[in-house]
Amino acid sequence: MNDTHHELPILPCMCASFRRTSRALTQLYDEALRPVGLRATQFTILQALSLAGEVSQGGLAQILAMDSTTLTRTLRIMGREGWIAERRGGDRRERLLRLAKAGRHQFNRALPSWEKAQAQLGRQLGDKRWHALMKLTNEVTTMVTTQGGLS
Amino acid sequence: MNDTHHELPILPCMCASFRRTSRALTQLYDEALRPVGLRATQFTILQALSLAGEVSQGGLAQILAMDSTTLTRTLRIMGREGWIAERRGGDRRERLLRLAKAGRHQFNRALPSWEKAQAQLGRQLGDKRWHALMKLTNEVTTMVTTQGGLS
DNA sequence: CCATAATAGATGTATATACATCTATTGTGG
DNA sequence: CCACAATAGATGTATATACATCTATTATGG
Repeated sequence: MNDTHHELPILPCMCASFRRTSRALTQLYDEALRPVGLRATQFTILQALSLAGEVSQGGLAQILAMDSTTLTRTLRIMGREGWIAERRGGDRRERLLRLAKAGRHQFNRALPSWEKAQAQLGRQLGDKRWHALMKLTNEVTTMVTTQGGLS
Repeated sequence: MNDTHHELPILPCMCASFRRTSRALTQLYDEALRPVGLRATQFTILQALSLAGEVSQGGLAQILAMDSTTLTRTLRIMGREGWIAERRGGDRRERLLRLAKAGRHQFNRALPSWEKAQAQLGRQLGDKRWHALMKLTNEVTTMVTTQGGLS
């Protein structure tokens, strides 16, 4: 047993605290999804498309509170795998994205692993804290993106 | 006013939810720290070193729940700026890190901007949610890093 | 003491992420 | 209709992040 098991220090910075938890969670979900050949971030995009149907790249970026140009390359990677289909919109600057058949298949294939990670975490947290966290994280995102950002 | 102001959809995935909030918060803090020439992530490292004193690279990684090899390059960047000092430990594989004088100066210079971001967010959230979030994020990190990971 | 296992970082590689800037397209005022 | 502003993405660049693998060092069993 390693004696250098320091207590996890509390970081006074909300941003640092969130980033740290995100890293921990990402490792948990990545590990769960690794056998399926997906990263947590990629699973998230498949799930978002599954829920949203057809959306523009900018629309997807807004859903994920992420810079839309970041998606250019992420989507290129997932496009290589044949998971994402796209077409030009009426506004021909837009790329309208949706799950391709292979993407829906990959998403369904990954669902059990994702649910296992969710359930494990849910058991440890309990319903109360789980729902509190879901609510609070969404409130913070809404606050920050509607006030700070340019909507 | 743009009519495509979709409500922020709730992401059912805890990992996705945390990552999204982290992105939003990072943008808020990055913007606050930009005039000082620091990124939120770099501020976090300065702050962690300020709080922890001298620590090994691995120790710092544990504090931040991050892979220790990730720090190799991040610290190299900050070392270039003269913010981080290091020396070999008794165990000569270890790099013992601490704030250099320029690092402490830069940290102090950044503190007001950081406090402004913290305060703005704190006002919007209110004490109750602020403290709930701090507590919950730390609990999740502890859970995930002690159970899932290899401590 | 020595062979071998374990550990701390360094390096190669891939993805995630944002911002500044550029291009193509669309909207708008005259 | 046309000049010009605004918008959607694409591209260049820099950092953040993890994992697999490698090297140097330390610990350990015999």
